Amino acid sequence: MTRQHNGAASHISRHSLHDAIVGRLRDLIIEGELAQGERIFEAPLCETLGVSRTPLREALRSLASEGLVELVPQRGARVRHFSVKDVHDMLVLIRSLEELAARLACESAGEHDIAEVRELHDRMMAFYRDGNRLDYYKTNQQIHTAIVALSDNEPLIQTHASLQARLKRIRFIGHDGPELWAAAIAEHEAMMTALERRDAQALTAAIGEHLGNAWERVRDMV
Amino acid sequence: MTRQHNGAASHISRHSLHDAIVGRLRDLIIEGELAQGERIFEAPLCETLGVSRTPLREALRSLASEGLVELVPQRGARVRHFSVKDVHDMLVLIRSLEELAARLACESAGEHDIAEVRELHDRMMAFYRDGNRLDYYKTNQQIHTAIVALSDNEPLIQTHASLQARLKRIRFIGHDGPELWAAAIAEHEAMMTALERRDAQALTAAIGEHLGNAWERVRDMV
DNA sequence: CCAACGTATAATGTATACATTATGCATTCG
DNA sequence: CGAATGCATAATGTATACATTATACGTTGG
Repeated sequence: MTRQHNGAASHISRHSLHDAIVGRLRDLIIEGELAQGERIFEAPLCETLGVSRTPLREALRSLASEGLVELVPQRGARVRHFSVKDVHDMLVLIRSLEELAARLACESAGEHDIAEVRELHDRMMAFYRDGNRLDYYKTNQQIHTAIVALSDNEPLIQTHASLQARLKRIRFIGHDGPELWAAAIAEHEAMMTALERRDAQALTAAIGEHLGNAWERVRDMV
Repeated sequence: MTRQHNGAASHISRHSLHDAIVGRLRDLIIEGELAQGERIFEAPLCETLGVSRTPLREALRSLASEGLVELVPQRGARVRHFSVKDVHDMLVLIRSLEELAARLACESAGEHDIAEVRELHDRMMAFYRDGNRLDYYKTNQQIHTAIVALSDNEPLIQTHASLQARLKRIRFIGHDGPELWAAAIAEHEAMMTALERRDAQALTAAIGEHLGNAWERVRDMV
């Protein structure tokens, strides 16, 4: 008989246990179930996740490289604690990365790709009008990721994603007041029109301002 | 009374086997002993390094997160292969990172720190005059790392280090002709004077040009 | 002769057992 | 009574054994 997975891509993800654990732990950290600075004991977590220590430890190594976990030799793992300065520095870096991505995107992005970002933007606006905070937030993140993806620069995309992941937890907590929320919407509008005109100068400025303000939005939550 | 590990750093590195393996493998890859795209079999490597599979596998996870190793589920590890585009994209990103670092460094770096970079620069010049290629190259790298360190932005420093590590192998192969070598020296001179004048504009421009040219220097070696 | 299947082998993935190191508590000495 | 020390406990680090999956090769049927 033919193998279970034939030509048509049925299920690509031959669910790797490693990735599953990494994903699960990442969620636990982002949702705050594992608090900042909290010690991570292997044995109880193994019990909870139903896996043995070996794959769990490998997952912790991965998360440590991602910067979400701190691994001290002979002293185990901790959920990494981010200081106010850490968050600020990450935002400064992300801003620079997205500005670079903006320049590259205006050069290399195809019409179709830009249209997809527009679609995300419109969807986000709909969530905004409906007052759907969670989906608004998620789509917002997706837009930033999508613009970076337009740069067609894999190392840049990876680096950005890693930093974005570290900040997710902070942003998850941050419940911006409605006034800041509205400002962010306006900034996104500016980004969108600049992108569609492929105006690198304007797009870079818009993203720069947007992420500069992002610091104001989250600085009090850290 | 006073803790055993007081201000003076006695012996920080309680030599972690993990870090030792990671370092060793990194060297093997950089020096080309493990070729690009080459399959990494765990068992023989364990024999060679004299360790068991467990810590070796954890080390491979770390290197995978660093981007030096490619890990495919159920199909093992490979030394990651970098295409011409990959190298180009990494240089574009590194350039942007160092430009950012340059701006931050001009704001926050102390006189003493800048003096240390000057010292590195002078030492590099000495190696250049002596025709000591290897130490010249190493010191060159150290200068770039040192300037980024002046930014006082930990995420930036980490990101830069990771990318720098991935490129080390390429640069290790690249034996620039003397004419390009001389040009690099001149560019470094410009960087140094700009840094000492804390002229962010000039430093950014110098670094940008330097890394733009870096692409020309390595593009044929990939 | 070619193609497809099945089996043997070897590699990776996971679990468990063992070794080493850190940590907390009780005890004892100053 | 306080501080230091030693032991018990528990955690991490490492090795090994077992399970699963991929791969290569020989075989067989068309």
